[in-house]
This record gives sequence, C-alpha cells and structure tokens, in this order.
Amino acid sequence: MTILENAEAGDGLRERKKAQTRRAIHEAAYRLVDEQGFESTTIDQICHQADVSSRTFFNYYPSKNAAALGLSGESLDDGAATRFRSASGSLVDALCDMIAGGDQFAARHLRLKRLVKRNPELMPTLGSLMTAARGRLIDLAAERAASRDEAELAVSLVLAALALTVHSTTESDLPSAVRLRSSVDAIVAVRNAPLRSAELVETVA
Amino acid sequence: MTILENAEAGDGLRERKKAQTRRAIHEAAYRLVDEQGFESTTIDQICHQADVSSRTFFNYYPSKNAAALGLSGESLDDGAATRFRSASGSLVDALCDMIAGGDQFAARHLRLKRLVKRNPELMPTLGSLMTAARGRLIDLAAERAASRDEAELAVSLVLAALALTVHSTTESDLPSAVRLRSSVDAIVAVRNAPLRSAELVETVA
DNA sequence: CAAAGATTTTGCAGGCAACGCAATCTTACG
DNA sequence: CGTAAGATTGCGTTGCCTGCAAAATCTTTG
Repeated sequence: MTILENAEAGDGLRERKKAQTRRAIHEAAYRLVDEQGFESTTIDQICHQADVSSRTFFNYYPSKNAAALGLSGESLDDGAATRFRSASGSLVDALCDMIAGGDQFAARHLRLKRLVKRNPELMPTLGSLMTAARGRLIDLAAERAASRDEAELAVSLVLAALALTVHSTTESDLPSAVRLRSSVDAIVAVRNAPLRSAELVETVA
Repeated sequence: MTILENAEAGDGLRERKKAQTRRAIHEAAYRLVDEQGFESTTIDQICHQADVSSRTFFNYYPSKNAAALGLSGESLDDGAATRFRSASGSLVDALCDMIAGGDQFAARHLRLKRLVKRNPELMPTLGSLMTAARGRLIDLAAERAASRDEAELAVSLVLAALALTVHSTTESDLPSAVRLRSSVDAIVAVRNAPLRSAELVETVA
C-alpha cells in the first residue's frame, strides 16, 4: 500500500507489477540520494533497496539521474496534451496550464525542489532535462500557435519561468499553473528594469 | 601556428604551453565529434590526436562534453565582467552585452551551433552548462540590480533568449549582442499572443 | 489445468568515463 | 646551477551503462 499509491488500474498483473517496480526504484533512488547525496549513492545501493538486479534498473530508467528525479522519459503527465488543446486564453497561458496544471504537479515539483536544493549537483541535470523536453513542447505548442517561431518563443518564455520556480524558495498556496504564470509576468516585466549607477558599483567592487 | 591562433600574450612559456595544449585538446575533440558523433568518439582518440595522455586530458577539461564544446568552466570571456560593469541602458541590455559582447562570441557561437545541430545528443549538455552558469551570472547581475530577485529574473530572461539563438537557424550579420537583445524582445512580445481556435486544433489532431 | 507463447528478470562480460596517487619530467627563479 | 613549483604521465580503481542469452514469470489457449 505504501508503494502502490499510484500504481492503480493496471490491466493485468503484469502491468501492475511494472508500475510497482518503477515506483519502488524511484522511491529508493530518491531516498538514498536525499540522504547521502547524488554522487555517493551508487546504482547498486538503489537496486538493493528496491530489490531488483542492477540490470533491471536500466529496464526502467536510462540513468541514475532519471531514477532519482523520477522522470521516465515523459516529463509531462497524461492529461497534459488534452489540457493544452482545450485551454483558452493566450498561448503562453495555455502552456502554463499544460505544464503545471496537473494535480500531481505541485507534489512532484516540491520533491524535486527539495532534492535539487539539498543536492545542487543535480541542477545541471535538471537543466538538461528541461532542454530535452523543449522539442516536444514546441511541437505541441505549434499546434495552436500562429507559426513555429512563435511556438519556440512561447516555450522559451515558459521554460524560463519554470526554471525560476524551481530555484525560488517561496512556497505558495496558489495553484501551480497560476504561480507559473505570475513568474512569466515577472520575467516580462523585468525587461526594462534600470541599471544601478556605475559609481555605486565601483563602491561595491 | 595553426594551433597557436589564439594562444597569445602568455606571461611565460608555461602559460603559453598550457593555452596551446588546451586548444589542441579542444580542437581534436571538436573535429572528432563533428566527424564521428559524440558517443562514438572516445577520450583516448581525442588524446591521441592531441598528443597528450588521457590523464592530462582531465587536467584541462572535466569531461568529454566540456572538451567538445570548449568550455573550460568559465563560459564567460575575460572582458565580460568589465563589460557588464561599464554598460549603460537597462539591466537586461547590460547582460546581453556582457554575454554576447565579446569579439570571440560570434565565432564560438557558430561552432557550437554547428556541433549541436549535427549532434543533437549534445543539446541537453548545453542546457546543463547554461544552468550551471546561471548562479555566477546572477551573482554578477545582482551588483547592478535593485534586488537579487530582479537579478534572477533578468538572467532567466537573457538565458532563455540565448537558448533560442542556439536553436535558431538564421545567420544574421548583426552584432551578437544586438541579436541577443532582439531575441529578448521577441520573447517578451509573445506574452499575449492569442491561441488558435480549438476547432482548428481538432482538425489537426 | 497443463503446455505453448510472450515478457520480464537476471547474471555475465565488457567498454568507457572519470578520479586518486605517486613518480617523472619541465619550467621558473634565486 | 640547483632547488622549488608545477605539469605530465602511467597505473589502478570505481562506477555507469550496454548487449547477449539463459532462467523465471505471467498470459493465453486447447
């Protein structure tokens, strides 16, 4: 039950077991990395905890990074595409809904922030994963954008905001999609922020 | 001479030799990866081409990725901080100048684009490197920003624009800093772009 | 319910990246 | 020239990750 939390509705025993194993591996990876740090956690340790052979580990996750962060390749949940296609408002708003609108998003996001905070070596990994998702997002966005260029721009903006929310320390009660949108707006608003005068800088330096 | 192109102005023989070695390694790595692909190029091959031991390789670059992309840890050139401190205009403009204002930037950027295009497996690596540089950029930006939050926002925006220019295929004659700024403006402008109607989407899907 | 069929798990063997250490060679400097 | 500082190298180790083929497990069908 502890482990099965999310592994419901499998078609057969096989499906259920797979989901369970995937979850067990991620759980073990997350816990160990959280406790010992990423570098000093070996795949063998994870496998031992999850009760699978090290070879099976790679049947579920392509790398230690992916297992720790629990990203099985698809960084978007199932409802994402649907949410995007039925969203209204601006293109950027729709992207925010798609990315952060799922019910699991907030929880996942918190876990992830915690892990990255305690373990900054994972930050680049995170960036790399976001970059990897970029292409898929652009393809989706292009469906409802005026042009592919516009889709790229919109995705760039939203991903920047997403990166921001990962690094930010504030924990808000707002729905995640709304928070993401407000990050977007904050970024846009900073475009014309003035420089502090150069003399002041000399003093600091 | 072919190799020494950029290894000028060393203080002593030692400095010059180091610069030369670093360049030789990067040159070899770049060429081999460009020809054979990233995965199928081994560090031993690179070392053989550059005439150094595999152990020395790691004295210069922390990873194969870094060697191929030629990023020696500092992704900013020497003049960067100075450029930023003496820039005028808005905070975001100053960051653009700092990042893309150097004379080597355009050339580097082109090489990099070529490599990543031919070899998409490197795209995540690129994202990871940009994320890694994030912290340093924010520290610098904070010197002339109203607050640290504002610095984070500005850096997020500029990095998003930078990612965009890497992926874009257009080759312009504008100075790099100006191009970066125009990417920034394009991103800001997309904030309120409308969605194409949902019916149209159904048709597409 | 048993045997054939489909998948998943596992062990084994190996390639390659990356680091630590200690010996050797090169440059700098008095 | 000789000594100190620093760079290069070889060797050995650990750990990530993959391919392959045998063993174990679930599914289906007669």
